Amino acid sequence: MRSPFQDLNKLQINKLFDLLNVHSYSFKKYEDILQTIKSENIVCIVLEGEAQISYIEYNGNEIILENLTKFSVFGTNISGIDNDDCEIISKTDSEILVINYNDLLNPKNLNHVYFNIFLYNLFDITNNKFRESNKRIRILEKKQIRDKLLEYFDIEYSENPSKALYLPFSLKDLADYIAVNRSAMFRELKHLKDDRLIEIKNRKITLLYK
Amino acid sequence: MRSPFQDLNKLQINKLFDLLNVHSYSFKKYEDILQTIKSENIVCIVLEGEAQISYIEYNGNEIILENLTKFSVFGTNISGIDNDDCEIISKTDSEILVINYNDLLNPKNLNHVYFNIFLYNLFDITNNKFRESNKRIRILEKKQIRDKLLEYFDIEYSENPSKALYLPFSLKDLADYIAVNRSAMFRELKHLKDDRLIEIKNRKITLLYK
DNA sequence: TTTTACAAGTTGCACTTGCAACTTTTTTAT
DNA sequence: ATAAAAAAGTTGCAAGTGCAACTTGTAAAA
Repeated sequence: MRSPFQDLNKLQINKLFDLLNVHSYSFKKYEDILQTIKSENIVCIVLEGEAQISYIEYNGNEIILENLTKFSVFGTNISGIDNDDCEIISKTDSEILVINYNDLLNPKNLNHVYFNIFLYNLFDITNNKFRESNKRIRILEKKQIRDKLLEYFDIEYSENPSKALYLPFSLKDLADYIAVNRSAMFRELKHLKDDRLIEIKNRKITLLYK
Repeated sequence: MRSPFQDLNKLQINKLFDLLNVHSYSFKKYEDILQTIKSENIVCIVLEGEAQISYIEYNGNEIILENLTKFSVFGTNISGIDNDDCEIISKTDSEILVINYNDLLNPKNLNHVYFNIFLYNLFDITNNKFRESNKRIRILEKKQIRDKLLEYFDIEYSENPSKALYLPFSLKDLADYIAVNRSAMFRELKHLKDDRLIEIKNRKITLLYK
């Protein structure tokens, strides 16, 4: 993933911050970021440290929406923090930059090279995030766990055409990603195994039908 | 939704087309657009006419992904046409502009005002589309139809806080949007009605619990 | 090493959902 | 105005899924 400041030098970055009337906030480990920065329509960038966007379902379940690291971009338009009951917790000491979306979309900015470079970086970043969203929707649209799994495998395969698929996360997290119950998913993985469509060993899934 | 050409005059638009090495294609009613324009990584704009992005599930179900009208923006990064089995059908005679994404992300473009304005428009358009995607994900993540419906109502309510909610589409389309079986959804709407949480009359849903 | 925590694997059961096959109502086209 | 098509409304049933409550395995902390 591109950095929002790619191809910008320190001087340009400072000019950019002036132009966009940005605010920077410091947070301690475990501090709630959103509480401080919450505002109508914002774009944020992690300048230092790490954080996590999550929310608590009415039943007490915690859903992790996104892990943020240095130069991660998030915000009301750019990620799922339009949800009222979501929170952003600083995982380490951190520094977060906040830009007002309407300040960003001020036509006067276009007179400045450094702004145009910045916008261009943001454009690529959001496009990539958007593509990830659409990928997930294609999975979530499927009505049955089996179809969700097969769709997930297909998408991974189309990005890396190998029979061997290494999960980038735990099975528990896969269940969250495809939004189904963990044991129900596991049962379905077993059925796929029984039908000789896949083999599964730790985080390596072999697609026998490819 | 913003037009990708907002704040650009005809001369600037022509210069932009030269700069980005765009190609424009004409289609007759019912013609398959994707077949012609398909390429690795593209951004497309409807210049004239209407079209529809859809795909056929393995079971024969047709899923409509998006309806395109004049100045709609779509593409591999910008919408769900990374799916191999999807098709784009021209609903009227139409004209489609195709831009190579890598041509778009050529740093040399940044020297031209008209390009920067264009990028700025695209940025806003994709952000809005991205936000819509995330909205839908929040619904699809819910495991039960009842919860999906309540999430849908909540989101609509947060955008327009009125007890009266007017569906922008048919119940059938709502079922597709929240990705559940139509009759099962209807059954659940009836349960919500029985529980006196909602009233429903044609496309008007009254949220009694708000 | 031992303890503790968390992920993986397993199962029964109740409930939810998808699906097929209808009827009825509404909308669109001739 | 009539016919045709599409959407809305209804129901029974089989299959799928969520959930709770476990056991087993594995990795991290004391």
